[in-house]
Amino acid sequence: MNYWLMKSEPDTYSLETLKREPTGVGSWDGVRNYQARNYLREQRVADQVFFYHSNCAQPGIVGIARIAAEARADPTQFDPQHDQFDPTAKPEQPRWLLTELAYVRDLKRTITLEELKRQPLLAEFALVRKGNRLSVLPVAKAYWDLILQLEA
DNA sequence: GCCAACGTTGGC
DNA sequence: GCCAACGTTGGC
Repeated sequence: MNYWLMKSEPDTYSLETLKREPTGVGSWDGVRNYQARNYLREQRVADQVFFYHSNCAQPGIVGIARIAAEARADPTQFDPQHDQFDPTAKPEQPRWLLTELAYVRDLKRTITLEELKRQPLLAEFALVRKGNRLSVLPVAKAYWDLILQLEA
């Protein structure tokens, strides 16, 4: 079992959106960064995910999801109408992937980025390192447990 | 809206 | 292969 943190702008796709998906799962599409894509490729069904809201009034971890389906081609790369259309991607050799997420639960409260930055034990966690921009990143089990302890 | 940090592109 | 220019992310 592996642990991840995935960022989304709540105006675009929030935890609430995932919670309300009629199918019970949401496609994590639109990733157009190679390192983030490579992490998607490593995700396995039942892996746990911190759902992080970015680019909003209170950036932070708002809930937990789990991986419901492993990586497959992201269809938005082939759709000229889509913002994330990639004219260089070929259906016979897809460049971009998506995974499916299932809602697990809301945290009792948002664990803000500001709070995470204040934790000395999280100083090496990629999320709080300067200049981190990855939208999908692995979370060491020790960090996962520590962050969950902040919730109570 | 600003801008630092970082990734990508493309000329050479 | 270098690196300047440009685009994007995302906190503030």
